Amino acid sequence: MKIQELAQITGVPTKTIRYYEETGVLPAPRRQPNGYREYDQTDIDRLRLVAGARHLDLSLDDIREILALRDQHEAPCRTLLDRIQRKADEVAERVKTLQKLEEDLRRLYALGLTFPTDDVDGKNCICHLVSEKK
Amino acid sequence: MKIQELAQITGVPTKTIRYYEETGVLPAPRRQPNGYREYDQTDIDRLRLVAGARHLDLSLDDIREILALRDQHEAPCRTLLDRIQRKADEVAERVKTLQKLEEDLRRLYALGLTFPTDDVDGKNCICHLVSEKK
DNA sequence: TTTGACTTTCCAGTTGCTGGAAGGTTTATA
DNA sequence: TATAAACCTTCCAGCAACTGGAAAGTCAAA
Repeated sequence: MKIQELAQITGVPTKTIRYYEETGVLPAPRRQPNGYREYDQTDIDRLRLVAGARHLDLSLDDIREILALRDQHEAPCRTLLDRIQRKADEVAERVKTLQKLEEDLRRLYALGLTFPTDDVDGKNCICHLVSEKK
Repeated sequence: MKIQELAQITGVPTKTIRYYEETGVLPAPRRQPNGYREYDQTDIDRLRLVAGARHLDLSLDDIREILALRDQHEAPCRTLLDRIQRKADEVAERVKTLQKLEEDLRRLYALGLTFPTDDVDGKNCICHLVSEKK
């Protein structure tokens, strides 16, 4: 099958498929006589794994590593589970940070509402609230 | 004062200060006879506002706009408040997405633990769980 | 005088794509 | 048969907000 069909089956844009090839996530496929890329079921499976792992926000580096294991006929399960757990921890951390950020933003907004919105140089400008002080 | 001092006062690396200048967030400062950048209190104030806004994860585009208002002696309060509110909403959205992602990751991890970690081609490999199916 | 801590500019890399140009191929239709 | 639409190819550039490093100039102290 040609690249567009692979793209439709997997939901991954052709641009991205070529990019994955270029960066070693996918192997260079066979070419048709006219130079077009030719894919098969193996490529579908591999790309699905990549897309699934990306959906879990694993990095392409992680994915390359996992695929390399698989290509050496070693089960990447342990590594994959490790990455999943690590990613979950990262995400949890990020959520905490963002929740704190949202809180800050809401608080600042509420405080800003109590200010006049037309005095630039006065102490009442919200800029003073935003300026970081160490 | 020289760039390093400004960096220490504001906590913004010299690299970043030059970058802000290059991208129009900060104006080009006066130069000492030897070509070194020369900063004063105005620059401290401005950079503090930038750093504060960045701390709230506002984009440099937003910040440029806010500073432009201030430079025209208009109070950027209204605009700034708008951006803060919008950003808060964005962050809330992002938190939701990430919480769902973490949930997925934890669930997948738990499920993966029940699998053997050594059969590559068998149906039991966690890869099957990760592969996206449409 | 030489060492070390500054400063300057410029270029490249980060992450994971995405858009577009310029050109070749294939397929469908008029 | 002409031609237009829809593919395909490669290559280059851009996104956001920096960060690192090279090469070279400046300055203060020992």
